[in-house]
Amino acid sequence: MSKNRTHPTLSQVARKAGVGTTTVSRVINGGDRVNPKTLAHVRRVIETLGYMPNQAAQTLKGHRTKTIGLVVPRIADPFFSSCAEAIQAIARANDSLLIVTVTANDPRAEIDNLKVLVRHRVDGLIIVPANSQSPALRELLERVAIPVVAIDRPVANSAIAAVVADNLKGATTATQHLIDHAYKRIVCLTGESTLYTIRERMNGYSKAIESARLTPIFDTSIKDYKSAEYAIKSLLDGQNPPDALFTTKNSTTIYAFEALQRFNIPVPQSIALLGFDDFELASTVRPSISVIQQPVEEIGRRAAEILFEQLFDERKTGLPHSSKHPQQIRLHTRLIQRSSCGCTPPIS
Amino acid sequence: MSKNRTHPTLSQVARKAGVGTTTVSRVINGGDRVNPKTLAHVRRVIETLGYMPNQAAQTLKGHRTKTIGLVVPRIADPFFSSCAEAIQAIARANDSLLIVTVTANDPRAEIDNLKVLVRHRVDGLIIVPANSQSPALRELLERVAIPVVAIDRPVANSAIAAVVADNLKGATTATQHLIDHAYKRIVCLTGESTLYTIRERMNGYSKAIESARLTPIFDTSIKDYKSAEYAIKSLLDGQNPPDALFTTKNSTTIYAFEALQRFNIPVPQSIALLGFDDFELASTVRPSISVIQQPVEEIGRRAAEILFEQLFDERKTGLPHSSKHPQQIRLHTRLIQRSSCGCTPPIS
DNA sequence: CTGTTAGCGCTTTCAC
DNA sequence: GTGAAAGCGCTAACAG
Repeated sequence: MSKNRTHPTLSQVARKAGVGTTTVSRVINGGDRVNPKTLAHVRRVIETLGYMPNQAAQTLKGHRTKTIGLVVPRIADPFFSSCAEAIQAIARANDSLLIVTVTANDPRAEIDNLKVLVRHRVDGLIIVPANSQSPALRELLERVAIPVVAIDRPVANSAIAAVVADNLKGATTATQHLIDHAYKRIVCLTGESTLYTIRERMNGYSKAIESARLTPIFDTSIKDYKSAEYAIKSLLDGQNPPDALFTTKNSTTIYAFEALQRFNIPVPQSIALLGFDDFELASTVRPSISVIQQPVEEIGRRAAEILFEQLFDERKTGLPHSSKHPQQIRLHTRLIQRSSCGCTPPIS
Repeated sequence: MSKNRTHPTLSQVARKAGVGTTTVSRVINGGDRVNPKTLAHVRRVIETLGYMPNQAAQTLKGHRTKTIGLVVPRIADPFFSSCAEAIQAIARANDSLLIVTVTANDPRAEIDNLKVLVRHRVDGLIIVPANSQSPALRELLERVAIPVVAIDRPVANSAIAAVVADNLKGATTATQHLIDHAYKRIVCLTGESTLYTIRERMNGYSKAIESARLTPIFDTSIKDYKSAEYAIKSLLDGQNPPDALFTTKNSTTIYAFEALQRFNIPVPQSIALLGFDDFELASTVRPSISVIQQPVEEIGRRAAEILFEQLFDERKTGLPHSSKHPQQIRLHTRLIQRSSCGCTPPIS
């Protein structure tokens, strides 16, 4: 069995190569100021020993772990996993590893995770705040000597950079689009109305509705298929049933679609549907579903880029980084016109 | 600005508390064998200083980083992100962090990532081998003193534990189900036929087809929607068009479904469809799509459990862990009968 | 119960 | 070009 119980160390390499530890250190750090012959020799020894520098030891001296932490509500959510993938790519390009932790939107879990990440001395943090308002979060983040950037939701009352989608404008566009289709009774369907993103989207809806002098109608009871079915049935059975639905998130859109399908309500003929956030089969179902698309990867990418910029500045100046970015970056959303809003005649 | 440039250290705590470093060390490690009064006092100092132990330093002594590495082809793939989430949960329960890296199925990237993870001295590794056969991978893994478990695909010719779905049996079940429906010309549609999982599924298909004395028909050209459309058109236009399609992976299933929909071919009346691997809207589209479902979370969970068991054994015995698990765990798949195979009369 | 001390594996002056 | 030696922040004997 060639499985060693312990990793070879730098000084073992030095001994076996018959050189000092300094030399080996130089070799593994690029090999400058080392005699080419020595260099080659040491490299050979490193190779045969299978030596790999211990990051912990390097960290203890150099003060960088080459890791960044990502704190998200869930990994198995297309939005966050896409962000994560984009972030991971930037991290690797910056010679760093990505540590992922999940909060399930629980502020306690969030604080816990952050503390662990701080103990690990991650160089930076990208976080989807479980609760944008939490003072505990803000406090911890500001106290700790680690650059942070928030994504999807900002951290209220803080100087923490944030990269988010322009939820308000996206929702306004969506609603306006429905209005342009001449729908008059447009209902906003949603759940989790305490989340920053959802609130923004609700505001965007209100804004468009009001400036068109229509009546805003909210149903914030959607938490699963059952509740969607119930809500839609109630709406439809009521007097003045809606002629269009604006759903503020992925799952709500899908539940609504399923309920409509279940009731055999022709979409968009009897009622139109437009959702916030795109999803994989939105164009495959019939009718295909019109949505507001967020630049998911870009959110992740931009956040990571900003983070590494901060890290870089800091390393250069030794100072906490003078923010040259606007504190909050709002990325544009896009209206994807498919059939459910009435744009394209439903196929098949 | 309360943002300190540097984290407080244990000895700073000791000094400020007027005690020795040992005492502080004991306090942060549970506080055994320390006077309750001292304990409380030190804790207070820790609190006011916002002290958090430096993991790197602890690692350098204790020899554990409390991190595990996950190496996957992609994060933004429902299968892997679900695995990742399950793994992350187990990791956190074991006081460990999850580092995620992605290979895009590129063996070079895989080796690179592994090397970085080894430098970081992750305690253990969970990996989806880019190439099950790669000797370089096997070598590196066996040489390094780190417990590993493979998921989704095994590492050929090695003692490395693997947790996979029973692809062969799943595909056999799927195909047999189609056969039971009395379909006679069942085509197996696929792409990436070099991947372990795909090959197994193809084998499972062959097995069922052959034992029913039917003719196996493969089309391994599916790489995107276009190729699926082309393949299906060719098949349909040929003499003896198929009456059922078995697709070996998610994306293929979807492409096939879309092509069929595009051509207005009634499913399952004209041709049945059964896919390997479930996906989010499989029950929402019309007809709903029958699939073989893999126990995704369980794959991740089991792998993580096995890994931590190994780690635990190792820590206790100091030995490389005597495998008490079968080298390869094949988890059962499940046939989900929906409409596309002909089981349920298509709704609406 | 508590402090002293010697490293863990590496980087980094500072001489040679 | 190269090496000796002093730590980085922490733990773990070993004394008291």
